[in-house]
Amino acid sequence: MKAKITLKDIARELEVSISTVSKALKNSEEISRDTKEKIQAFAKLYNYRPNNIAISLKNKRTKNIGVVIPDIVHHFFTTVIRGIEKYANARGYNVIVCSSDESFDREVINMEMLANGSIDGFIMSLSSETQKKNDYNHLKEVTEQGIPVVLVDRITNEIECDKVVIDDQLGAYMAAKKMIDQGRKKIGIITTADYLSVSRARTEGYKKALMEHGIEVDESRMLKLSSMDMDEELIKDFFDSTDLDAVLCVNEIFAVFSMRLAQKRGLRIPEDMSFIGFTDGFLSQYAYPSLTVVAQHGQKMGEISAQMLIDKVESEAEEETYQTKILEPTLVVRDSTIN
Amino acid sequence: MKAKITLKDIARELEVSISTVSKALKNSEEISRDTKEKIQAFAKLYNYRPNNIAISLKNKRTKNIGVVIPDIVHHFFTTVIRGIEKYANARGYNVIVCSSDESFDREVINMEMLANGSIDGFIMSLSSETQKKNDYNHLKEVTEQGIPVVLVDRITNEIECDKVVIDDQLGAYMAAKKMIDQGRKKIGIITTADYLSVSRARTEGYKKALMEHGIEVDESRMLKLSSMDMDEELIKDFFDSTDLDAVLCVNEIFAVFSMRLAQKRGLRIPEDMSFIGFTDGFLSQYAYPSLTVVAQHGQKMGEISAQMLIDKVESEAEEETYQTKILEPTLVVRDSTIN
DNA sequence: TTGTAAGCGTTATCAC
DNA sequence: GTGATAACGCTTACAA
Repeated sequence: MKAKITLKDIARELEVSISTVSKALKNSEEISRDTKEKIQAFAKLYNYRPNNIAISLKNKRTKNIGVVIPDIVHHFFTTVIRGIEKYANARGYNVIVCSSDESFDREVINMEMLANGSIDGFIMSLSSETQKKNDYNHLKEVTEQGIPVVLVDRITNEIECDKVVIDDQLGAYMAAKKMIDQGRKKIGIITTADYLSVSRARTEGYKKALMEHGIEVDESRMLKLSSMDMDEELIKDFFDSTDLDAVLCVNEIFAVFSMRLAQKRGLRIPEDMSFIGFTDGFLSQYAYPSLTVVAQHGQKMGEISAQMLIDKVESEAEEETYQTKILEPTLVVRDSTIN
Repeated sequence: MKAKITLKDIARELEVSISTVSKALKNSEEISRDTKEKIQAFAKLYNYRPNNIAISLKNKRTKNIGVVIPDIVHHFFTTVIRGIEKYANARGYNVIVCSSDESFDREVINMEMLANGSIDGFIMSLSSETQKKNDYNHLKEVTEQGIPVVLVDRITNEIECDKVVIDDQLGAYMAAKKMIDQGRKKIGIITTADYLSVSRARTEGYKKALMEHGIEVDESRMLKLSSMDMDEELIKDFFDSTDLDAVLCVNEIFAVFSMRLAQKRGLRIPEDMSFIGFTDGFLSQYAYPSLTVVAQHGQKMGEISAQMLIDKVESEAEEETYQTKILEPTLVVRDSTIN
């Protein structure tokens, strides 16, 4: 086992001082050609690599960014992480991923853990519990310490920081409009509790589309599921008690699951009932029929967040200007709606 | 903006020495009750938190573990990460995730980046390119430096280290046997190139089951797709040219995709053709019909890897004993096979 | 051209 | 009971 070699080791072996070694390896003009060559050769031979931790301590920069998301096992967040990682790595940053598991406490713990020097900034998406409690003190503390934060997707107005979202309302609007344009009149929505910022926005967009097209918004056509429960009975009841010819779902799991229940009761998709979901994941792609969705461009969101964060981290300027980047969703038309 | 407070700051404010502060905050016996209380109160008031980086430098322990996987946007790996994260966090470790994107170069770069002090150990799953090249020098270097490595799922015999896998061969065997037991005689397999350790093992298991039950292994019933291409034509040709009543697929995407193609040509599933895939993800669960799969227990694998890694990291012992943990897969029976 | 020393924030050893 | 000092590995201003 050949342990990592340090500047000190090189200095000792070559009988020069540590600073000479340091400078030589940085190709400093100060050092003579001879010495530099000797030191560089030695360093190369022994595969010297500077210790990141020491550099971090010195520079007060870790080149790590902390990502706190509600759930890793979720296609959308996964694409966000991929975008973050891609961009961050290209700029020499590492990504520390922590999942809050939709829990407020875990979100707080993870942030505190990382905020003590481990990272230069945060990219995060709020846990549902946090949005429900509406308690953002952990975020406030972090920003007050001067640690930059970028909120993605699940955001809040309570915190001043950079934000990246897609226009969820527009997405739902586009989806509902699509259905209306295809002659659907009895359009339902399957959504989650209102405290989730994105579901709220999507429900708004849905309502807006109906209203603008002279369709009455009927509460009985709106089913609210508690988060990810996938309560089969509730959906069945919904289908039993409601006359629908189209359903908008706030995520792809709701959509694919409901499609199946619809099929089981003999409905043809899209002829009898058309479906649109959110999140352009594998499920939508490979469902049968394939699902028309509002694509959220998670990877793009990740890249942009990472860019905003790193720019802020590296900017000397002490300006307190924050921006909110709103991306346009895209409708990906597949077989669950008429083309 | 209230910047982070350090021991030095506290010492200055309270007019004591840094070491007194350090000891007081550790509740050392050496320090008088009075001083301790004063210091602790002050620290609490100003929300003192020790700087992780400084501690890392001192202890030569980062409490970070590096995870290098081929792809984050992949349900199986995602569950592995979740398991790692869960276990690691519980033991006070953070998880730095890097995706190699199935690329050898990115795998090498990421490992080098992390190996310079950022992490205490690695958990990794080899990229397909690495398995293809069969080049593991980057792993050798890391282990020679004394950094513990745990390989998960996509492993190699070239490296001596702890390993965690499921018994892929057994999984495929169980799946094929299930089909045989249900009277299927013409069982095909859709797999990937042989250099992927898991696909190879699964193909072996498939063959073994056939042979043990007196069914001839027919190369024409074995389709090899190049990784994740999802080449529709190839699968169609396969179905055209081969007479099959059951198909085993080495992942859920292959399975769900082929099921669709089969359905499109009028085959009933499972009556005319039954399907079994690998990976118990959302796709399998929500496909129509739902897919019978070999569950790989990714989360469990993640937890075990993390446990093995952290145990090794924290063990003083310099013993060079490595173990390979082989988990048993489980067959999750759904509607794509007869019950 | 090379070396010394201070400092990043912490802990541990040893002296007072 | 308290504090000075060295050390972790590196950078850099300042001496020599």
